[in-house]
Amino acid sequence: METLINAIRQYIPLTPEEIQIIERLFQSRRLMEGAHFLEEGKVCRYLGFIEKGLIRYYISDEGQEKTIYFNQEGDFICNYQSFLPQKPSVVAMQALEDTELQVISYEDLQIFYRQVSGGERFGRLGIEQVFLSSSEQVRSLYSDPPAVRYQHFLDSYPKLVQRLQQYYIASYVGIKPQSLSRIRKRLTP
Amino acid sequence: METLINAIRQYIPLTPEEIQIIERLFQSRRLMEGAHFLEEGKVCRYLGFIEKGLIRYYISDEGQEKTIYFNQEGDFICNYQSFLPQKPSVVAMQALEDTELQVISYEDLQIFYRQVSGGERFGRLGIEQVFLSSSEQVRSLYSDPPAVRYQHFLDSYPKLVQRLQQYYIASYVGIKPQSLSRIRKRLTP
DNA sequence: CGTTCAGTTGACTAAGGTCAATTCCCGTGG
DNA sequence: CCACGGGAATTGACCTTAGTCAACTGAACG
Repeated sequence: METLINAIRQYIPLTPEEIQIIERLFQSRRLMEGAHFLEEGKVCRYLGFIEKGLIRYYISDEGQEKTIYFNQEGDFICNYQSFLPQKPSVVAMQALEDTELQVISYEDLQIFYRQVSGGERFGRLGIEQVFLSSSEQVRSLYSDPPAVRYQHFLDSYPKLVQRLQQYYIASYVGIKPQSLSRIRKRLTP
Repeated sequence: METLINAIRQYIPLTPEEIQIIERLFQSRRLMEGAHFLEEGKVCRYLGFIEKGLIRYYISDEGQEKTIYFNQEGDFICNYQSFLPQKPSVVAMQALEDTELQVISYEDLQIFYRQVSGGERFGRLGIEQVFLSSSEQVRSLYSDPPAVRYQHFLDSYPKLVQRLQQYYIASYVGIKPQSLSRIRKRLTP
């Protein structure tokens, strides 16, 4: 809970009363490895904050799962495409490790926006950051060949790479595990 | 200017005084066909609203331009990756037709956020919409083969397609003009 | 040990890229 | 009104790269 408060304080100041409001609105949640934060076809009802653990976002495509994103400790997680309009999700979210979260429901988040003085501002600043990351992903998908995308991922998230199976990374890079394997061989002579 | 006010009113109510504030903060701007709203390497200093015309976003990649997005009448335009942190842009923005805009500087937007009562909320809701669109683009880049991406684009923006050269669309789809040409032949037997 | 699953490797296929020639379209000027 | 010029689009031949299918290796774990 304290890490959550600190994360919010990165964006806006909080009074002791507001901290109490936050403590009431958020609730703890735990996910076992393999459990889902959000299943395909369900509505994303919660915004989460990861205190510990690792979540992947994936889409199922003709039997194949494509992992499109990861979040870890200190990240807010949400499938906004389902959460914002409150409609069924095409993206699933699954814990790759035992994961501890603080979550807030869609309705309570609206209360947060109203009752915390910088609430709307926090919402704006937070989604701005998420959007920047998404924009970079789009740029890279257009510009960078798989080998470069893989190298970028290694460089950007060296710690995270240690915790991921290679086929998740292949999927994120946009290729099959076999292809990543061959690319890795080419990269290390 | 009225279309801008209406666009903002889609998100938040505005008092007459706030409308005056907005009229002071925004300024008209005109771009000839081919002119740039933002050049590569420059800092994006303005958020814009298109009253008339058409803008493409592109990145230059070893001499090749890759068009990654379009905006038209009624859209807000901005390269947030440059605008938010106020750092040099890798993405350029160019008018494909003579274009009329209302623009607001980064500094004046901060004033807008403070002086208009729903300002922060507008900022949040606006970027939420942009982010949804970006997320859908990511999903499609991972899941959909070029032919499907092309068909989706035709279905989603039939009017826009009329105004675009095919090689811009090819680029958006993520392939070369020659490949799009062959895909089109396959699609219409 | 044997089972299981991730990762690697090989042979082959599929699909987009490249290069180059040709056709189409459209506006301009004789 | 027609001919020409230039950029866009198409087409063909060939290349490059990832996908597919399948076999094999290797490490983890009971």
